[in-house]
Amino acid sequence: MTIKDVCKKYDITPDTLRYYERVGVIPEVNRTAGGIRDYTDDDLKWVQNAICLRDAGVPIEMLIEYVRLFQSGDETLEARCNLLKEAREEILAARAKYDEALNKLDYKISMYEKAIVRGELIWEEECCKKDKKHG
Amino acid sequence: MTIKDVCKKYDITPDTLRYYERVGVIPEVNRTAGGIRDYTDDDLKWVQNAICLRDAGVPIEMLIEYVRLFQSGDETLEARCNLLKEAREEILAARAKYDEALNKLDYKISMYEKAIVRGELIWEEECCKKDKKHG
DNA sequence: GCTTGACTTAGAGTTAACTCCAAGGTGTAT
DNA sequence: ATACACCTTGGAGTTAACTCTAAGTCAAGC
Repeated sequence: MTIKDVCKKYDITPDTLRYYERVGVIPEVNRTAGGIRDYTDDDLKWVQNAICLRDAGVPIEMLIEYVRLFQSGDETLEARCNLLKEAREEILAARAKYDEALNKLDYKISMYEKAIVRGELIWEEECCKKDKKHG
Repeated sequence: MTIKDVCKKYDITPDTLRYYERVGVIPEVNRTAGGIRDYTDDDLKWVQNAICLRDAGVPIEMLIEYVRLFQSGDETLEARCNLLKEAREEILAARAKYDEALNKLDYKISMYEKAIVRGELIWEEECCKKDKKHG
């Protein structure tokens, strides 16, 4: 599979793909005799993973470290597992922040929808109220 | 409330707070006679909001636009509401990506925990399997 | 009234993660 | 064999969002 095909498949630019390979976010990709990248299924899986984790805010450095450990063999199983757990915790924490922002936005939006009917917004800053469990 | 107090309260640096004010992420903050920032409760609410939405990945530019609209008065109620809805959609989309990554990580971690007992990882790249509803 | 520490500004510097560019090689269709 | 689209590399440039620096001002304690 050529770089262009991969780009189409995963909606990513060739520059980004080459960048990922250059810095080690994915291992070196298979080449044709002429030196043109020819992605194997395994290569694609690395690409897909990289994109998925990047989309969740996992930093490049962490992905590079994972690949580095992977290439060091089975001695690094625990280190890799710990890295994955660390990434997991960070994503969970970030998601909690997202939920908080969603709560706030939902409340603000509902205030705005009432305000639009009324023609004016009262207590705008009350829209900033903290999310609290209602019960 | 001094800038230092605000920084302590929201775990943010004075540089960031001043930066937010300078570029318009929050409206201009109240000052003492000597020109020192003295945050009112309203100022704090803007700060809190800015931090909350930034933590959810809402770009600076969007927050600036919101403040700009807010300062233009009630004619911009709908525009502001639409902006909030747009932010909401973006956060929802991002959160879906986070969930996808969490699924993948959970699967990989479970594979690794088995592998650690065994002493070797079999089918590493199978850990890259797509999340699919199991039913 | 002087020291000390926190505050002010404008503007320059940093960081992560791409993104672009120039100069040249590959490969397929005519 | 030549045009053409696409590929390669190394390295420079860009962007968002801070973060730091320098030079100076403010305010509380002695």
